[in-house]
Amino acid sequence: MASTPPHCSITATTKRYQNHPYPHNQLKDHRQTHNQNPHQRWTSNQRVSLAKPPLPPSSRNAPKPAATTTTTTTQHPQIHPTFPSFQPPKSELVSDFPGRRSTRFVSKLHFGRPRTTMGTRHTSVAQEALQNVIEYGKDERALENVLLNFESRLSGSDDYVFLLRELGNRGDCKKAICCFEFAVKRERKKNEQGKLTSAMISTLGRLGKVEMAKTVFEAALTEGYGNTVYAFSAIISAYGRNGYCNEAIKIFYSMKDYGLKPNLVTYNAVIDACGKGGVEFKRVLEIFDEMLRNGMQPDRITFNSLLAVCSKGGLWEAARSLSCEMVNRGIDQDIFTYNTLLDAVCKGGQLDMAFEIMSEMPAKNILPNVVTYSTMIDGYAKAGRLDDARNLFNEMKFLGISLDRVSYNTLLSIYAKLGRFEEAMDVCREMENSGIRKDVVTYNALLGGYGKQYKYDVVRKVFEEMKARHVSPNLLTYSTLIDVYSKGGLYREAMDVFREFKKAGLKADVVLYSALIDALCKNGLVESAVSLLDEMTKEGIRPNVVTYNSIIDAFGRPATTESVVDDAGQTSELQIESLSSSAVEKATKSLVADREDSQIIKIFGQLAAEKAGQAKNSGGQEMMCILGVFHKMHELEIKPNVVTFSAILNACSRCNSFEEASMLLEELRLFDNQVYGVAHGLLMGYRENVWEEAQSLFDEVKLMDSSTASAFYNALTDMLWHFGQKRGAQLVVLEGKRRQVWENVWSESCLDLHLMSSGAARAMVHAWLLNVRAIVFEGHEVPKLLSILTGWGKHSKVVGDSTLRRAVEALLMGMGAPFRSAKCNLGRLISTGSVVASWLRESGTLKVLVLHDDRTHQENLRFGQISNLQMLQL
DNA sequence: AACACCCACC
Repeated sequence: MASTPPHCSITATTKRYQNHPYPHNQLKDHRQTHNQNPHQRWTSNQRVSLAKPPLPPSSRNAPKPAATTTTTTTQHPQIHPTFPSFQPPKSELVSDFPGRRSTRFVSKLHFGRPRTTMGTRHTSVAQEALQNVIEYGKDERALENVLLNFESRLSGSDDYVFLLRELGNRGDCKKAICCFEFAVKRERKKNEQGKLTSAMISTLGRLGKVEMAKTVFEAALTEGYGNTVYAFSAIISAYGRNGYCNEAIKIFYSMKDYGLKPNLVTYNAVIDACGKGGVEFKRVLEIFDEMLRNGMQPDRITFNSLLAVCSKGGLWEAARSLSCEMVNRGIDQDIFTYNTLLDAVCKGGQLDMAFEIMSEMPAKNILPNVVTYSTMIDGYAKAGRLDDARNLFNEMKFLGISLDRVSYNTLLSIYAKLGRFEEAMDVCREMENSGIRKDVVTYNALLGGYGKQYKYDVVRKVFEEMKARHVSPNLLTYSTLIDVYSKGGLYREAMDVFREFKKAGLKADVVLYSALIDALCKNGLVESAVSLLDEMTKEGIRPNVVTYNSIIDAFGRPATTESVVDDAGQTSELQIESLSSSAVEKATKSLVADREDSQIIKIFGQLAAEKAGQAKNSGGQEMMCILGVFHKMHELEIKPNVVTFSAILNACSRCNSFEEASMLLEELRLFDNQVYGVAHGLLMGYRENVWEEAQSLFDEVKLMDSSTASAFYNALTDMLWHFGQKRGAQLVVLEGKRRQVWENVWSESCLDLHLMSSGAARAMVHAWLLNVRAIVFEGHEVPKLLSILTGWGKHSKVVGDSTLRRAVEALLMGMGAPFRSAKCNLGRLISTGSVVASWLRESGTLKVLVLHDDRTHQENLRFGQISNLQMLQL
């Protein structure tokens, strides 16, 4: 039952992470984490099972919405993730949200919710002073005059704290600093100066002025009033909320050198900083343990912050344990607790459980709010369950919960990712109609969405609009642009964006480098990618598993020569031609002063040159290179995940020899014995012995999101098919089909292969045709029309260019199967039932349909016979 | 003096 989570104490959680149940299994959280120590999620057999289906919304003390929106929620996985009525018609949308303001503070600035100054101990004179400062304090002189006028009537540091906080809430950093300096200069008592300092640091932290906060903090230390636990807590928090987690931790540990003992707030601040910085849960628990050892009583905020750590890493089991522990300790849970817990459970992919938890909230007297709904809607959308997302959206509207900045951005990013730009624009319009301006998140989502659909003209326009409206691009903006441009082969644009990025004074991070490395890899330039990997390491940026996965996945990939058609109908080949070698040189020279820049600019130039048709290095060198990459990965202790394993298997499929593949499989063995055991066993034909192990592996893969899971099945099958283990490949795809890895692959009349790799698709074609044959031989009716869908290759960069289609066509032709391309749809191969039936009745057909392994072992004979028999009975 | 949801890389 969901109400009885597996571990109800912190110690149990800690222990689990030390002695996890699968010592040989290294299947890791496949999702990206942006931190330096990517979290691992040990998949577990101790999941909380959901015996009863989730409650429909009507059971949550909520008025029942229109009948059509309530009944189907979350009971079954969505087979066709469509969003048919998620977006109401424009007029309806507008009437649903007639310009209501969000109930939450709309953060147009870079700080979060403003600190409320209600209930502080300021006097009414302070109120008046504030008005005057705002109105007349135009410059430093004028401001000082205003303060001088009020000086005698303001009563002590409380009033000044109020002033600088209020000015901070208005985003007026300069005036706040002036007030602070004015007050500190006149204050004699050290502890009062300390109070002012803490308030100033905290305000600056909220404003994103972390450098200034640091300056104030250090000055206060030098002047002798800064060494208070309050000032330290404030600077830890300021660092934490601005992404300087390591600095926060450093300051925290330095406290004892100043003779200070962290208090509850300090611990809470550092744990919160860890959450924001993506520190591993295990490490944060060490801090938590220390806190307990020092006799501190953790409170609601401590637990909420710990929950946030879990949410970053999708550690839903640990999050549930924490929630239990709160109950055990008698700590009240609030809406923050629930929202953070829900986020952890959603990010852990347990949407049904999240829904159940949300359903229990009203009974606990905590009503879901706009954050709860955005969390769940985002969770459902990321899991591909768009109908469930839409149901919750409707429910939220029905309950009269207004959308806020984040929930608009959530919706927008769903549509932008799906390429449904009409609807995305409707969301934008509605957002602005309700008085919420598009912010950097909105623009980043739009840029990424349009970029991924190769709509570069729109990307350019959106980027211009963003700047015209004074929304400052951030690291994500540049990262997105560089990624989409360089993946699309628009290297000059990528280079321009990179220059602008440097001009903005931002520092490249692991994601930006990984995007560049991936672009190189996608173009077959593995060795350049490796040199950029070295470069980033030298810059002090630690690569993560994603960086390595890109490179491993690129092994043996030929340089792509296909061009990208953008929405203006121009191909990127034209772009590349226009980028003459002298232009590359010029660009390189202009930035030669900065080693890092010139390296990246050179890489862009190299990409362009490579596109022009240079040969890439020989395979032997590439193998040495890739083995070096594995070596570094071990050295840096980068933990592989399931995507790494898929990448290794894909690399094997591109090896020309068994020997080469063995070297890669050896690397797989070093990473994960179980995955290796299954892949190697099936490859060598030890089928019977490995199948049980394979089942437990598949159980774990099934816990991943659908595209990660299908990628693994695709990779494993391709590798087996490539090395002649076609029967083994077929067993894997049939297992995948049984487990619904590919949604809706198979019906009597239609085989949909569009999500499959070429090996998987071919193994599946054999199985499906054997199934049709069984229908024929049992004397049942065969559908009038049979079709095999391979897709148009819309996942490929060039519309209509589908390697999958070609592979399947060649396979069918080789077997003499009577399928032809449908005239109106290149991705569909069709035939009539009667023609296929008579072909299947031919004497030679069975022989070409039944697959065999090149390598089999005696022990498999019985197993093989049984399986073949089963095949015929399908 | 401290807490939740949205945007980038395989």
